[in-house]
Amino acid sequence: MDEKFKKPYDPAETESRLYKAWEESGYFNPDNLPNATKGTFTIMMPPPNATGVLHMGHMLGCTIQDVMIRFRRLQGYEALFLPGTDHAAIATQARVEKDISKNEGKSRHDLGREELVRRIDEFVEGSRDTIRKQIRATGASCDWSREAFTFDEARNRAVNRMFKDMYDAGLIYKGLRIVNWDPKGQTTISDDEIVYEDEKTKFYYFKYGPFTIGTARPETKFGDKHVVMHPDDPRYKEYKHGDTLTVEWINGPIEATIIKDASVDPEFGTGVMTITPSHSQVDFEIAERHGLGSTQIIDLYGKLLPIADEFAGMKIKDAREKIVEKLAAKGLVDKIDENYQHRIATAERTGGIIEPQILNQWFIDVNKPIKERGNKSLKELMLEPVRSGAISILPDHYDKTYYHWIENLRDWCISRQIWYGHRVPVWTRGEETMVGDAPSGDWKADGWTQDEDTLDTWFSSGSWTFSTLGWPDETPDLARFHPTDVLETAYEILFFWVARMILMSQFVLGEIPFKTVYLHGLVRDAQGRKFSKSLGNGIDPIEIINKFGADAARISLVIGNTPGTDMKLSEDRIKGYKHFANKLWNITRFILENTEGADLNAPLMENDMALKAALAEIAADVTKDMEAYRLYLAADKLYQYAWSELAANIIEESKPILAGDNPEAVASRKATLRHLLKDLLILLHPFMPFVTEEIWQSIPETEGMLMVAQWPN
RNA sequence: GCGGGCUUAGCUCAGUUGGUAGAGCACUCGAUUUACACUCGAAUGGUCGGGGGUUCAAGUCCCUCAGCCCGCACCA
Repeated sequence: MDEKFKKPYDPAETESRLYKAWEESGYFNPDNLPNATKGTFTIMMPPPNATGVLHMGHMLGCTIQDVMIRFRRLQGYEALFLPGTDHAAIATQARVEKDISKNEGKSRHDLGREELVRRIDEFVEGSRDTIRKQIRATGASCDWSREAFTFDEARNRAVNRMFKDMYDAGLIYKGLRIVNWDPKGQTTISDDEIVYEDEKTKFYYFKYGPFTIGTARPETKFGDKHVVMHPDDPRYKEYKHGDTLTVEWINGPIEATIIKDASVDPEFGTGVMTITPSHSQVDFEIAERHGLGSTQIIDLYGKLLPIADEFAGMKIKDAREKIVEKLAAKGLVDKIDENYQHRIATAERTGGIIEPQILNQWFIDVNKPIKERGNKSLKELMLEPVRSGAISILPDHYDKTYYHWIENLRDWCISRQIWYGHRVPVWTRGEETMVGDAPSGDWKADGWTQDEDTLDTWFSSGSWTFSTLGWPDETPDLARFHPTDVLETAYEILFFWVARMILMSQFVLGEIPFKTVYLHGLVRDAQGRKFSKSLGNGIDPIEIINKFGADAARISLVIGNTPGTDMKLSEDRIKGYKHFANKLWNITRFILENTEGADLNAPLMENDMALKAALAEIAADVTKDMEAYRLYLAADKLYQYAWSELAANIIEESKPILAGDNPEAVASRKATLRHLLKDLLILLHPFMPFVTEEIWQSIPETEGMLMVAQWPN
């Protein structure tokens, strides 16, 4: 027996050595698996944002995925776990701009597009390196030879091709539409990048001719010349749709037109409102329905335009009260409600207050029938596979949330006015337009210009399951590994990403991107709070791994964690599983010490056969749990078996047997103990890969690596 | 407004197809030159949120009420 078993298990000494050995073995690459006969099993790692370091949520995801991958590899599948990172366009640019502003006091305009992008690339290179090291530290058995980045050459080809295919199918169009404008980030953002914040503000009632209208935003009201009410509201029966009347307004009299529209809620306020189509989604839709024009009031920096006369050039925040003062002086203020509760839309990344604007942007039409896909729309292509069960979401109640989101989906604005990211692959020269590929030759010299905008980061992430396999080329990898098996991610990302991958794969390949979506919850601190910088309650995965070992961290993230449910994590919990790793170590010490030179083929006594059968039953049960994604149950059953059965009962009862004078009983028990230990190591390997592999290597009769041993059936 | 989740031991949470209520941690008592520096044994601890129903049988299925949490939509 190796002397090392006389000391407690030391993960720090073991883990990096073993990871290196695994990596050098080539087994992370499914092409090199010697006994894989059951076909492929594929997971694409959700690429962490290249904005910094991994947090506990990433480690949770990596662990769950690696447990599945290692299980399938042991079962004899060609297991592919493909790693990568995400350029996270807007998040990364915001992060680097912030650093530059803090350290050098410069803005992106001081640097210029080229220099800013260069600085971001530099930052991203460093982040990606850190992330690679961190992923390795968790023990994730991913195939580094296939590593991908959402913003490298290969992915850029895929993005350009997707754009072209969608453009040719008439799904991508450019148009003047109302979008979410972030004045702080100076870019449009999608509906999903908005965070709503509750706010208490004033709600003003103004006299508008014979009506009283309510608003929380007086500064948008300069151009309001349409007054809208519900067609069936008896209070306003005398007014007909299209009637005009002259009303005294902020900067003098204007001609107002009556509009009847059923979207007005008669119960709200006075049941009458004026509309500002340029700066409100709902108003824009009303204006579109009735063919009304719109006038921009606020510019892209949040300042009032010349239409505001004396207020022109003022920031909306400063102008608001002054406008109210003027209206009051004219006797047009009816009343002011001081306690109006509403929500304001802010940009997730910059915190800027969203100002809806009508801008010329690129959109994806989600309702248009697609000829190449049986005249189904993107919405239908997204709904269908989940409805039919071709894709199953765990936990399954999330399918309702998914349907609800898709049913409310509007056309997706994909262009962004930031500089970091895939550039819109559209080139123009006069009336000519090229989409997808740049015009041949030196197009700049030939007078072509490329669209200035970049694409929403989720446009490229949507291709993750197939662009990582070489699409648009018809590669052997694509044929072999797509559709992938499992997509494992945080439930927060269901809409952002999972839905977009289904959209892209369904459109581009006409097939689903994955069969199972496993959604994990948030990792919270011991009191149930979210990890946050301001609270300082974060747990750094690397610190935890250094302190307790990756195995302890992994299994503590798996046991007691059901899909879709947030978990509370404390150091005490992880410490308990560090003890468990050491328990395995000592079980091994006892067994190896007491079975030296044993005949492994000795005939077994009846009670020993029963012990083998009992473990075989647990193995069958654990296999069922693993296949049904009940990882938490499988892990707990093995923990209970190892500690309460093998260590506490079987080893204790073996002591007198081994010291006894019945040679057949001794031989039988020795062979049995060795057998039980090896099977337990295989079963536990997906959860605790390091300590089990380290022990496996120390058992004389084992050959090769545990990571490619055979799962007991 | 629409939808979803949670409520089980002091704490954190499991509980698969309805079949004798579980684990870890904490606490109490005891053992220990021991495979175990990270050990073992025992004990304590539950009206499974309240009420009703289905069933031979309900933590589990149905209805209802309450508290907590989350998502989506609207907010002129």
